[in-house]
Amino acid sequence: MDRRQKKTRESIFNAFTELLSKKHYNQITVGEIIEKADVGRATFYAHFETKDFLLKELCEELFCHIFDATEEGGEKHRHIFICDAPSPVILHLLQHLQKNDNKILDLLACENNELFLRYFKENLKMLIKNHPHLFGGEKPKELPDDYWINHVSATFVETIRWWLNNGMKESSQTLSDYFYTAIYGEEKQIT
Amino acid sequence: MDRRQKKTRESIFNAFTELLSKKHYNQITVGEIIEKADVGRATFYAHFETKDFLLKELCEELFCHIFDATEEGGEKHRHIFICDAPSPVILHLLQHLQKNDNKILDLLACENNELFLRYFKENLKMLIKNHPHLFGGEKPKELPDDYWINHVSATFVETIRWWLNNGMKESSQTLSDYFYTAIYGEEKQIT
DNA sequence: TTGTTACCGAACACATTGTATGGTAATAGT
DNA sequence: ACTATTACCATACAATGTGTTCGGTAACAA
Repeated sequence: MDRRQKKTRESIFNAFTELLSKKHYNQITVGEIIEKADVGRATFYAHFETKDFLLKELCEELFCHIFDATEEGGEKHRHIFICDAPSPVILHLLQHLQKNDNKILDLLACENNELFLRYFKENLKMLIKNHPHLFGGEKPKELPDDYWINHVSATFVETIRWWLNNGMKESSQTLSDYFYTAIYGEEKQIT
Repeated sequence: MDRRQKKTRESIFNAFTELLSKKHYNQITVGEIIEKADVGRATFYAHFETKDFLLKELCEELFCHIFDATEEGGEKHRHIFICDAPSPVILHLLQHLQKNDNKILDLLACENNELFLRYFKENLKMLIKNHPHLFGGEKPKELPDDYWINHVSATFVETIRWWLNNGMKESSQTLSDYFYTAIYGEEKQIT
C-alpha cells in the first residue's frame, strides 16, 4: 500500500482515538478529527465515507485483529487464543486487556465504551460459537444454544465493564473467578 | 399544569416515539420532530433544551413510572411489583412487557433498543438493590454485591434482548425459566 | 375583565457536512 | 531516469441542521 495512504490512515485513527478518550462520539466533528490528524478535508472523505464508517473500521482493525480465528498468522497476528496456555481463555483474555494490548482498554474504559463493548461482544460470540470447548463448563440442557452463547459473552462483557467502572482493582485471576462463578455457580468452579 | 403545555409535551413525545420506531436516533432531526408534532420550533426548545434531554425525559417518563419504588400509588401508578403475585417478579415483568404496557416493548424492539436497554438496566439495578428478595435464589458467597446485582440485571436485559431478536416466539414462562436457569443453574430451578 | 403565559411563524447567525476544483508532490512501473 | 499515476492539500461551496430572537395571537387563571 502507498506509504502516504498508510500514514494518513494512521493519523486519522490516532486523532480519532485520542478524541474518543476525551469526549463523546456524537460530539466529535470531522473538523476536529482532520485538524488533529493534520490532513485535508477532502483527504478524510477519500478514506472514510463518513464518521460512522471510521468508527466501524477502527473497531474492525482492533477486534478482528485480536479475535480472528484463522490460525495461520502465528507471530504476525497475535491471535489471542493461540498463545501458549489454551485452557483458561478467559483469564488469558483478561491478561491481554490488563496489558492494554492495542490500547483496547483505553477505548473500553472511555466514555464511549458502549460503542466498543457492542463490537467486542459480537466478536466474543463468534469465538464462543466456533470454539465452545475453550470456555470450559457445560451449557444447561434446557437452554437454546444461541441463548447460552449470548449469555456467556454478555456476562463476560459485563464482567469487564464492572471491572473498569470499579477502577480495575482486582487481579485478572479474581476477575476470571467471578466470571466462572457467575456462569457456572460456585460449586462448579473451574480451576 | 397548563393544558397547552401538557398537550404540546405529549405531541412531541408521540412524534419522537414514532420516529424512533422508524429510524435511528442520530438521524432524527428536530425539524422532523416538530413537523410531526406540529409545534413551532421555539416551542420545542422551550420544552427541551436539546434532543438528548428529550430522550432522557422520555426514558424517565417510561421507566421511572414503572419501576418507581414508592409504594403509595396503589392504582394510579401501576408499579410493576405491587400487583398481586409478589414472588415471581421476573415472570410478572415479562408479562407486562408482553402486554406492551406504556409501549415500552415497541421502544425496546426498535432499532434504538440500545438506548432504552441502558436505562432499563439502570432501573432494574435499583429495583434489585432495594428489593433483593423479590428475585429469589441466593448470591454466591464469593461474589461482591454490586458485581452480582450487575450480573443479574444484565442477564435479565440480555434475556429480553434475545427474546426480541428472535421474534418473541417463547412464552413469558419459558423466558422466565431461561433466566433463572442462566442465573442459578438448572438444578436450582425456581418454581 | 385583566394580566400572564404558551404558542406560532418567521427570520437569523452559526456550525457541520459532504462535494468539487486545480495545483503540487510522492510513488510506482518501465 | 523518465513518465504516468496517485494521494494529497487548500479553498471554496451548497445544503442541512442547530439553537435563539422577536412581535403578534390566543388560551388561560384570577
